[in-house]
Amino acid sequence: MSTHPDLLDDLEWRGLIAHSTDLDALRSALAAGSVKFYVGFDPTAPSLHMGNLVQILTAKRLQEAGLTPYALVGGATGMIGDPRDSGERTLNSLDTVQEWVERVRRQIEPFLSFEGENAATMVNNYEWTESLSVIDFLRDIGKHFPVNRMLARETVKRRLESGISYTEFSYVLLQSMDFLNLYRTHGVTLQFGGSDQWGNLTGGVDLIRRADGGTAHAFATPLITKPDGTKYGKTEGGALWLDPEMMSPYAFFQFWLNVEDEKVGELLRVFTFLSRDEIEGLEAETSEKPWLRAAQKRLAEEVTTLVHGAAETERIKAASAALFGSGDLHELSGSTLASALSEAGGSSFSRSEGTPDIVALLVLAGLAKSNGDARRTIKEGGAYLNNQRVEDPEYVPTDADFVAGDWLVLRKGKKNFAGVQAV
RNA sequence: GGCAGAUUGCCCGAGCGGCCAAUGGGAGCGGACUGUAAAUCCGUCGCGAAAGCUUCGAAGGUUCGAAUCCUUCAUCUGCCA
Repeated sequence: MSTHPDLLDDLEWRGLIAHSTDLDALRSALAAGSVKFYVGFDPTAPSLHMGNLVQILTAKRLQEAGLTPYALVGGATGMIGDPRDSGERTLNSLDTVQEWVERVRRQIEPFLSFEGENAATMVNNYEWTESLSVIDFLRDIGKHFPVNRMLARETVKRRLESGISYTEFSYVLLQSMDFLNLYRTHGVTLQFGGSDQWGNLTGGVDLIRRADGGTAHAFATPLITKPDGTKYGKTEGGALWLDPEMMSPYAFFQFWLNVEDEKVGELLRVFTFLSRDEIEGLEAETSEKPWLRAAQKRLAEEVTTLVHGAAETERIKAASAALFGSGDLHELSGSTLASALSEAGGSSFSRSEGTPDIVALLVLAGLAKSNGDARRTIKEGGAYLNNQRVEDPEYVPTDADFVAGDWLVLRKGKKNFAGVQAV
């Protein structure tokens, strides 16, 4: 299968290549024929998040351009732990790692095609490390890693002060071995990953050269940061998870919809498959008519569709329109409202126990983390029932407050909605 | 193995026997302004309606009273073997 000639130009335009080995060499390799690549995901949590999505979508771009993907889940590397700045990781049990491997695998699969000429393959590095003996590992792999060079790596240097175990220090050997193994068994010659993986990526390229005299390529995608340079993709709830159980699709959509004007262009390039013309058009619209937030709307729609599907995205859009619309909530149809509120996050109380007061409702709905927090919100003027500010902490909703029969629409601040249903 | 130092709330970081639920900054949250944006300004930021209760690595102890003193333990850092 031939490779689309503009692939690298497109990746560069999207800002997806933060570091790379010789790009011209890669360009020649792509022109010469089919290239197989791999990208790895370590199971460090039950779900992948926004940072991993960059890799998943990049893999999809490469496959669509004609390259053959090997998506690797780190059943072995996940047992060891990639060194990170925040300090030594806690080791997870084999059971935990294996469960997360399965979850991660299922999250990646929908993004790739497992059919056709350049069908994707899922691999797990546990397969080739499980039975590897320490002697073989040290002789065949370890011999190619000069410790002085390992110590010079940025991630290691930063950890030398705070401490690093031999386990994490060795991580790069495992990941490099993965690349060598895929190179030998499947002819994989390209690896990419996040820019924090750069040292591990070049480790593999070097190993292939040292061990087999082979040529391989690597590039790193950029870390998505906020305008102030800190990590992007953190919300009140923590990371921006892809798993709908860990982050509701509604909250996921809202995250993208609320992106700063300054970032929206960059995010459209990285996280959507819109064409250059479309993205540049949206950027122009953002600078001319920012109040329309056309770019943010499109971004939220595109990314949510990629991750959660078109049907779910439509439901969320309807829910957002209902909740953020200027109309009276009482005029909305019961089904529209009920589905909007269940998208936004709903909870319920039993009618037989009586209607709780506003403080209890805010806590019940998850909008306040304690009674004191709820009272504080009310005092600050941030509590709303059916879009009407509530100022009395003792207020108990009356029959007239129920919308669509049995729903109460609670809001904290400007944009945190939750529904509570009487059952 | 020896010596020295460190461990404070989400993060950084003051406090060094009572005035400490604990200065300050950041993050977060609410309000104003807007466009469900940014910047800015204001407020808030352990639990509890309150009385009060539980916090300053862990466990004990001294004291009328401890985050602050003592003992042991754990972890980390540096120096010496």
